[in-house]
Amino acid sequence: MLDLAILGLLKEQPLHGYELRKRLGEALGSLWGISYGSLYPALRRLERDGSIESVTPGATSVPIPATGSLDGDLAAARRRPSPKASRRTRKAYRITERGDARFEELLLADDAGDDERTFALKLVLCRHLEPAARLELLQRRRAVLAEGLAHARRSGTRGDRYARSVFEHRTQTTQRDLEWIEALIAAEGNDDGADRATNSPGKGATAS
Amino acid sequence: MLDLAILGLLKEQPLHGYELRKRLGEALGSLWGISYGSLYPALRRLERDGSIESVTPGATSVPIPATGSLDGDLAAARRRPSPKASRRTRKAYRITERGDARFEELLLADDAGDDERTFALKLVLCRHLEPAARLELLQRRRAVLAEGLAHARRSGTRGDRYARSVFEHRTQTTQRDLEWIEALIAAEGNDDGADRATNSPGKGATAS
DNA sequence: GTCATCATGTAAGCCGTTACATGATTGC
DNA sequence: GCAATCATGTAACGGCTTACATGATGAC
Repeated sequence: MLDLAILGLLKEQPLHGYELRKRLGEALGSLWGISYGSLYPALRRLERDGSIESVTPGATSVPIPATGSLDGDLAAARRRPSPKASRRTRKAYRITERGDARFEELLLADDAGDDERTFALKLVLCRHLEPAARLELLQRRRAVLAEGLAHARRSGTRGDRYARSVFEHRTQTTQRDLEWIEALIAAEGNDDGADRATNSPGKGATAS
Repeated sequence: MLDLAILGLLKEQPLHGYELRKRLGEALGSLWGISYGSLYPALRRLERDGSIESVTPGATSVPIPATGSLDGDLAAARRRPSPKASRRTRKAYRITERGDARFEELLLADDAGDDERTFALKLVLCRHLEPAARLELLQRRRAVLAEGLAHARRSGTRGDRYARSVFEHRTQTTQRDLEWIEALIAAEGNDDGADRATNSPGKGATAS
């Protein structure tokens, strides 16, 4: 999950650890707060296996944002007149081709084991996928949710008042998640899938 | 979290590990599947610190359910005419007074760090709390959700179509969670716990 | 006797955390 | 010079998982 998030952000532009963490926090909000203790080791691991490479400052054509977003849409106004670009010790990373492959692999792998957070992250990053792959991601999620809902309906509401309330609320939430995904799927099938004339996606719905 | 779940189940009746796991799976459904690899060490740890104690089979007044629920509501009909009660190697555990204290402590501790799963578990088990403590649990959860919602509204919807969709869906879900909690609080019998002397003509303050 | 199920456990590892240590840069 | 922030890292640990090892019991 960490790897996926890192690669996803680096797909847009090279960043160094500190900045990476800030963006992660912004992108995922309350859903996820990563800590340096896992971020930096993860970066070194990714570099070691060739998914990312460090770009040495000064040698880059693309400027690496120095503390705060380079666009300056709000950060610049908030803090300083000019960032003055140069901190000696920073180490920025750029994604490699191998990293691209790894990213896609992670994005499409084992949907069944995904919790809510992981799926949210995938969805945030799924713009990098081709339409067909994106559709598959959504459909597999739909299958998981539908199965969960079916299972919930199968097993009756046991327990006391509170247990039942939790159970019902969970069921309703899953129901809404499902509707949400289905709306996304519907929005997906406009004009650039492969064959959508009569619906029927080739694979996926309830295979397993 | 595991400790809390174990103690919560043992509060109802003594159980052995295998059975405990099954019930955990039933109670939390898709929300949580515990594995033996964490369950058994947890049991020994809890025994070591005196929160639970093992009851040797044959010496108990309360019968320990042997494979499947003793009530037999569905399990008995599903499998066998009579369970025949006795498996030599089973080790059942009973909660102690110290365990009761630990249970309550866990149930009321640090709400801020709670994820959805943890809170769901707490709510399922909160019938064991006194009304006042239960109310406090709910109110603290309400505060957490309200804060999350406020934070979400403060930060604008950034990102592409998918990121925005995730963000909006999250926000709506949080909103509904909040409404749910507020309904539960209302059902608890009073509204804020502070001053309600001026209204509420007919109903009693305590309703559990 | 052998198979499915019940039952208990251990070992290794994953994925993240907190707490700590270190140092550069900039504003005052 | 000094504090705040930026920036990178390490060490120890937490809580859970998977995979593996072991064995009892009852049905057939």
